[in-house]
This record gives sequence, structure tokens and C-alpha cells, in this order.
Amino acid sequence: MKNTQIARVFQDIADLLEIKAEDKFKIRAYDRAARTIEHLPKEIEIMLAEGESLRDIPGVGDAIEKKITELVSTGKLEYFEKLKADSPSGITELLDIPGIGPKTAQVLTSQLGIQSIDDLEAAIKSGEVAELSHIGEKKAEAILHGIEALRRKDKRIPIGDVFPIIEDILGTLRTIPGVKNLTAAGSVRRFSETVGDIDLMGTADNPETVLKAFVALPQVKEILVQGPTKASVILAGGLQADLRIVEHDSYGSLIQYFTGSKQHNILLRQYALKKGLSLSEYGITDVNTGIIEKFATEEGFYVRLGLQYIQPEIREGQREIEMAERKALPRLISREDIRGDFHVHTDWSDGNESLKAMVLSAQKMGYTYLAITDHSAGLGIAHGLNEDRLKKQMQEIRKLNEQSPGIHVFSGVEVDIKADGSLDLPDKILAQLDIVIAAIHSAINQDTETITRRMIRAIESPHVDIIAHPTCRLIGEREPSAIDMEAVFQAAARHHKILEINCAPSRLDLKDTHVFRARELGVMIALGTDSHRSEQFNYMRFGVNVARRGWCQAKDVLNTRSLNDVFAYLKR
DNA sequence: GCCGTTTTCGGCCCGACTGTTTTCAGTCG
Repeated sequence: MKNTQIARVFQDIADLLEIKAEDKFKIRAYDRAARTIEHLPKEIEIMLAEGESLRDIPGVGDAIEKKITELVSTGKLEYFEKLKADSPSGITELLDIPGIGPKTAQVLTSQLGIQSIDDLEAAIKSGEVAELSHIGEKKAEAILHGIEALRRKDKRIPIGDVFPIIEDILGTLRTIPGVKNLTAAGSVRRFSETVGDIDLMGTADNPETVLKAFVALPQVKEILVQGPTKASVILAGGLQADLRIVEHDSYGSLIQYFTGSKQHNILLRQYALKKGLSLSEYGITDVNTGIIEKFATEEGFYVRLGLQYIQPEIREGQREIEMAERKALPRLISREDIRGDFHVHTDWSDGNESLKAMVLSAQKMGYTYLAITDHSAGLGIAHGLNEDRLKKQMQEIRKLNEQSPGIHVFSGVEVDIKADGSLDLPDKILAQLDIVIAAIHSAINQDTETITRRMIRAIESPHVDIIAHPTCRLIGEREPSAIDMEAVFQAAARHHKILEINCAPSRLDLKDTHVFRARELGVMIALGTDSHRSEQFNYMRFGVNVARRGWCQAKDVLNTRSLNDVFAYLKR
């Protein structure tokens, strides 16, 4: 059983307890455990198999450890089954509707016998719901609205798609006099791989005028809430956008608060309370004196708490606060550390630009090296290279290297890993290349055992340097393959092979938790943009962000090494 | 249910907005 499934069960438990109006701190404990498990870098299954204690997971104590163990070993949890049996059927379905919480759900099921969203819709239309105490016409109307929103709610969208939307909105708002510091916070700033809504924030002389302009934007289809400091709207594409504006001198605490994650903020506030400090978006309040201290910068905010500055990408409520307290946070890799790109296509296979054009663009990026890795012939659609054409390309690259002294071009290939794990090109040609990337592109639906064995066979090939986009997922479009990633990490570590973070926003593969775990095992990471046009070189920033979410330092990523070091590393 | 350089018992994050209320509960992030 995967961590995401375990997390789901504990989230459901928290919801059911909330409906039963159980102790709210008990509810919070289950909720916290669910969130932590969801973001855990290591599969609990593996931890248990290795005899590792679950008590080291923050928020997991005696009771929850026992429940997890039962769930993983038997596939069922007695406590959860009983809880479900005791609760009105369909009640958790109602909680998915925006605007319905545990109290409302409880009233709807107990007083009207509602068991599904369809039941609820009918009851609202018949007027029954509006007659309940504490629910009136407007509330019933709002719930109906929530049902519609739920039904048309699009999936979370890949983070690469939200930046243009955000720039569009902020560009307009920036023209308002007296507004400053407009920026995206929330999951966008933490660089979560998908985004459910966009959180925007800023400071202004007069917050209300900015909010009025925001809800009046042509992109806004519908206004959900609007007050003097915050507003929520639905944009034309169906995406929700929230804007929060405070006065200028609270910028540091506002952006901290609005960046989240929620779990990080809860833990940070708990930590602060122990020091007698209460945190909010307006600043830090001394509990004893009631005096509030304001912060112009986020750095100042963390420093005041006695912490190292915590980068947004690692604010997921794992161990970042205790490490910041010990001043033990790593210096995360940054875009400036990157000296080259290891995954690039040209019009020799399915790329759109010539070899020369791609090299020139890479030079403009300030890179000192670049690997050209066109597809191998097995990929019919990709106009892949056979042995002869690959040899010709190697000659071209050799000439290019003589002509352009500013940048070194590695001759490489992205060789297809065939269904049985063999490679699509003979060893003797692979041996002549500077760098060999291997990747799965077909028969992605093989079962776990088959596809894992297939991948490990490729890792064991003495010619393979890097495994590209290891899970083959396409965000929002194609689920990752059934591959056993822990086994892949172990094999990569054993054979000193490099794993790629594919930087294309539709892939981001490896993902953050995978990177964390692979790095922990000592696996070298390489960033590859998989560029098919030179403008896609800019995807590098996405890959860097994923590496940061995996707590990578410069030393963990091959792209930060000097040309000589890369040569040496590939030669080993 | 979890947790502890103030505690193994007694705490547990903080504020905005809405609607149904005569002072606040519910929901959300």
C-alpha cells in the first residue's frame, strides 16, 4: 500500500471524526498524520519491511503507528471500517462540496436523510434545505453553487501552465497607484507540481481599491468572496484565484503566511508559541505584552523566531523547522549553479531546430557544456537515429567543438529501453558516445515486476549513464508506470548511475519526494530540459525547483560540475 | 491523538468572510 493511499485513509478518519464532533485535537492529530504521510519521501511499506520505526515520523505516536501497521500488513483497518459503518453513508461525499463542512453535512444527513450529492441537489431545489435552522435561502443557494463548482472542477493544473495566467493578472494590477510587492505565493511559490488555485498577494496604500480592481478584471468570471483585505474569484478558465492585500510594513509576515504550506505554518506557530510569540499575517505578537512587531522582509520574520531562513520549496511541514533551529538547513541548489543541460534534441530526430542553432542558444544561456541526445531509431515517430546517422552526427559535433570554443558539446543519445530491457542500439556504438541517456517510451503499462526488471537491466548496462524521466508520467494526462522506484534507486546507487529530473513542465520526473529519497541513497541527479526548441532551455528553472524541493545542494546535481569534473564523472 | 531545554499532564495556529444571527458559528485557507 502506497503512502498516498494510507494518507487518504487517515484523512477520511479525520473527516468522520469531525462529523461525529469528536475532540478537535484528536481530529487534528489524524489530519496532521495524513498530511505528513502524504509528503513523506520514503514509502512506509519499505520502512516497515526494513524494520524502521514509524515513531520518527512527526505526528505519528503509539496509536497511529499501530493503525498504520495494521493497514499496511492486512490491507484493512478495523477502526476505520467501524467508523464508516457507524456514520451515515455518503456523508464524506458531501464534505467535498465547497461550503459544506462537518456541521452542515451532519444536519443534512440526520434531518433530511441525504446520502448523496444528487439527493442534496433535489432537496435544495424542493426548498427543504433552506428551511433548516442555521441554513437559509442564501446558504442553500451557495451550496447549490458549490455542487456546480465541484462537478465542473477541472483537475489540478501543471504548474508550468499557471505562470502566464499569473503574469497577465499581476501585470494589470501593477498599474494601480500605491500598490507594491504583488506576487504569487501559496503552492505556486513553493513550486508544487500541480496547482489547485492561485494565491496572489501584495501591499497597498489602500488595499480596498486594489481588491475592487481585482474582482473587476476581464479575466474574472465569478466573484466568490470579497472583503476589505481579501477576495476570491473564479477565472475564465475555471481556476480559482485568491488575492490578499495588507499595508506595506507587514509584507514579510504576509508573504510568509500566504506561502504556506498550511502544515508548515501550523508547526511554525506551535513552535513560536513555546517562545511566547503568536504569529499572524500582520506580524509577530508578544503574548505577554500584546505588542506586535512588523516585518518588511520574510527573512527578518524567520530570524526573529531564532530560525535560519527556510526556502519556500521545503516548507512542507516535514523536518524543516527543527533543522532551521539547529541552523542545519542545506544551502539549496539555485539556477545560478547550473552550467549545462544533459537532455537536448535537434532536428536530427524530433527536435525543431538544427544542431548548430541549439548549441548557439545554449551558449547564450551562459552554459559551458551541452549534451545532444537525440532519439534512437526504435522510436518510429521520433525519426530516431540509427547507427550510421548517429556516427554522422558525432562527426558534426566534433567539428562544432572545434569551431565553438566557448562551449563543449557532448555527443550523446536518448536510447530507447525496449520492452525486455535491452537497448535499441548496439553496445559498440554506445561505447563511442560521451553520454548515454536511456529511457522507456513504450510498453509503459507493464506490471511492476516486469517493468522494474526491465529498468534495472538498463541500469546494469555498462554504457548507460543517465536514466531519463524514470516514471514516464505526464502530469494530469498519464499516470506514472507501475515501476518500483525504491528498487530503481537502490540499483542506481549500486551501479553509480545518474537519475534525471526531466525539467519539462508536463513531466517533472523524477518528482520531489523521489529526488529526496534518491539523494538520500547517494544517487547523482542530472537535470535535463528535454528541449525540442531552444526556448525550452528555460524549463531548467522548473527542474531546479524540483531539485530544491528534494533538498538538493549543488553537489548533488551533475549540472553544477565543471566541464572537467563532468568528463571525469562520466569516464568512471 | 501527539508531545515535552519550563510539562508524562495539560496544553494543542490564526484570522477573514458569510450568513443567520442579536453576539456568533461555520467554513476556508
